[in-house]
Amino acid sequence: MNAPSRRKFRREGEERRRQDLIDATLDSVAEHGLGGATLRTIALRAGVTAGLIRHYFPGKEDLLQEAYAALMGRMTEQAKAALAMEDASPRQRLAAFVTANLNAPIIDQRVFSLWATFIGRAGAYPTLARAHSEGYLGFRNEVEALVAEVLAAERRKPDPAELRHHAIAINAIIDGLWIEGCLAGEMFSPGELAAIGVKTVEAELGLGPETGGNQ
Amino acid sequence: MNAPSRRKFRREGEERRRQDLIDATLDSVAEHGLGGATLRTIALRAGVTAGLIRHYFPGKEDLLQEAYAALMGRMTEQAKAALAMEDASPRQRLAAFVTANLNAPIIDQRVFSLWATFIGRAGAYPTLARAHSEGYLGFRNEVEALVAEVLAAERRKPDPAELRHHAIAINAIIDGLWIEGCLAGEMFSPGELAAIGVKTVEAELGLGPETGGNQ
DNA sequence: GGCGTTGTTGTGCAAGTGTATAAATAGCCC
DNA sequence: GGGCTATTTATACACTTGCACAACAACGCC
Repeated sequence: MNAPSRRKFRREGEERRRQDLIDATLDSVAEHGLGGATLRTIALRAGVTAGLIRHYFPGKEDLLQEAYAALMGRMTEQAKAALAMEDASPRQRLAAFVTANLNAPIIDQRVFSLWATFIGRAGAYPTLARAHSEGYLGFRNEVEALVAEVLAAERRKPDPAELRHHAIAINAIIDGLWIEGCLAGEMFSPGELAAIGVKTVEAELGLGPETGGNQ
Repeated sequence: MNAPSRRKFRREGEERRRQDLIDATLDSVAEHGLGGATLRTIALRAGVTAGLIRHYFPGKEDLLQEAYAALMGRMTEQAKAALAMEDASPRQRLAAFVTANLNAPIIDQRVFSLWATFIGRAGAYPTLARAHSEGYLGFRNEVEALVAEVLAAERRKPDPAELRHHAIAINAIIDGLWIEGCLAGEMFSPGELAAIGVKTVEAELGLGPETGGNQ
């Protein structure tokens, strides 16, 4: 008989399906690149058939767009989570922030691949460039605020330009070390990048070696 | 009549054709991404027909591989060219090196797009990851040598681990600022990134403000 | 000048692409 | 339990892709 049996399926909630499809998209892009992430590949990974995608997204372009937005959202969310620590000296919080950004899960080859793949198209898609700028500025402002606290605690009164330069530099230090950690993590011993990051950032701010402190 | 006239063509030297095809490939990748760079697009840009590519490269994969190698070659060549300055103090040479790496033509959106697009696939193609590591290490070794000279001139005797950390940090500073300059150059005033870079690098090395000097 | 070599063109093809749409069925309401 | 509806499958289609190959013509050699 071989009745042309159709595949069984379950109806999922809309939000759940969209998330699954976006996750499958990011997985596919990370694995096969932007060009290699086909609707069929994505659908397969999400456990549905390709046609379904059209039911949730007007076209492939839109799916990729939303996937990128989701990626950026998670990245900034994680980065900001590293700022949480409440009761600690500004200097300790800064060190903790740098350290968090230079260890798993932020140091992660898959996320880096995704970031590079998407940002590589920023030249052609101003949308991506703008998304980057916004994320970057958000991150930098957080850094700047933290730097202001640190310097205030040291009784120093930096002018705005100085503050801005510090934030730009610290951001660059974190970004540069992040890239190396993601691309060639095995080249560094565990914690080495974070240690270098903290030391470099403190040097940039002109903080002397940690005094036994104010406890 | 309309004789099915064939297109006129010229026979080019092998090396010339290969270079043209590689350049056309890089242009196509920069413009359309890895997936959008089709053999026909590349051939069009190179001023030949698609079939010819097969005469010079076994397959598309090989062409892309060679194009990436060419890109890396040019990047490291440019970066090292910034080290040329012969008669100058080590500290001045370091500053010149940093400055050169944070201005055109090294700060360039097209080159950045290419770099990001290719490196985004490093997770899947170990060849790319290895090429990056080699380029990175080469660059870092240059930095390390320069740092050694600078510190020697300051009569400081750093141990190897210290030297290594300085090189990693300085490399990260340059990379991080390079990315921002390429992605959002209009966010910074001309020369600002270079100025920040030099200042941050000198802080990292613990160099005091420039003394009137030894002249 | 003719001729052979081979760089170059043009066409063909199977596989895979995104999109459109019809058919089916899972799950909710009564 | 029996329909209703909208999620999901499945198929079709026009198009593009990388690659193969046969025909052609530019150029060096005699």
